[in-house]
Amino acid sequence: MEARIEKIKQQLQSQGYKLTLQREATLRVLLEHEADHLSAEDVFLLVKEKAPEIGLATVYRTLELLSELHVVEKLNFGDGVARYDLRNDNNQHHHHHLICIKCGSMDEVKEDWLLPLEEKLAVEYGFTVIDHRLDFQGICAACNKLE
Amino acid sequence: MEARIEKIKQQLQSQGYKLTLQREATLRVLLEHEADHLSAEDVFLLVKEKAPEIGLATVYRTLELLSELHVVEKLNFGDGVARYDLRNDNNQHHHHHLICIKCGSMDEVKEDWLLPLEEKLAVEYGFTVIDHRLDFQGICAACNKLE
DNA sequence: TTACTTGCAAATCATTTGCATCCAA
DNA sequence: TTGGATGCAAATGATTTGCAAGTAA
Repeated sequence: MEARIEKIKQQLQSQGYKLTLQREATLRVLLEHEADHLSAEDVFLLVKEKAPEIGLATVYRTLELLSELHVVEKLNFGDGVARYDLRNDNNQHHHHHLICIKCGSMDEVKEDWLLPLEEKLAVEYGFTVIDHRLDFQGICAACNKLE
Repeated sequence: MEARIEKIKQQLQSQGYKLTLQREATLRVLLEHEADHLSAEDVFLLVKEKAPEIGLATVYRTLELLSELHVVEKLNFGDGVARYDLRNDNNQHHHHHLICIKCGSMDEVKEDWLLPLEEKLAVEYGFTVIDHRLDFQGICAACNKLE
């Protein structure tokens, strides 16, 4: 945890940004909730527990900044709020989402199944893939059992 | 065109909805711009040319309704506006998006590359896929040439 | 006739911004 | 010391909603 924060601190400083108390508190919340897909509001409420003075605007600004630095990934599941996922150490994101339309649960496939497709795009379409996003909507294993 | 409208009319009526002038004008705009990814505002302006009395709220309500009926697909490319795509006749959508981060163009791959993955999900995860979404961000062929 | 629809304006809700003040490096 | 950062409140922009009046079936 400390190592990851240190690393991000250096990433910030190399671009002329500062690691403020608020930014560090926000990062810690993100690290502690790595499995979730928190909205800015969610992050705000959690950070408030440690740093009550923080403002919502700061959280938005921090998340936007971390997003530009590819520390977090900004996601949109179509429910009207942006959600933020911490990326792994390489700042890569190679997982896909399984969104259950019955219970609303969201699971992840932590593998990258798209490399062959990205290859195909390069060859057949001349398109260089930098990032991708793959979500599946359907019925999760638990809900399937309930039927 | 008429046939598709007739079909959608029946789909509406079978659920107790009416095909009003406004809804028909909206459908015609969507049909005429099938290749685009129009926002509600875009649709509103285009419909206004044929039916000047229409209100923006009606366009939103119509698009929402058509989305529930799976006539259109509501998309979100992360630019703060929802966009709407007409689905094909089976109400299936089997295409993927190529979004260029240089020029902002959006291309489509009109094939479904995910069937093998959906099979894998069913077997390995017990997850029944109903719908999916796949977008690639990267550099398009045209921008690649300019380099 | 009678639900379902509409247009309008007002309301919501997420996100952004201006600005005076603050603080990490 | 000083340019980037913050908190607050106000502004913005997309989308939704209440309501009286309109209309397709």
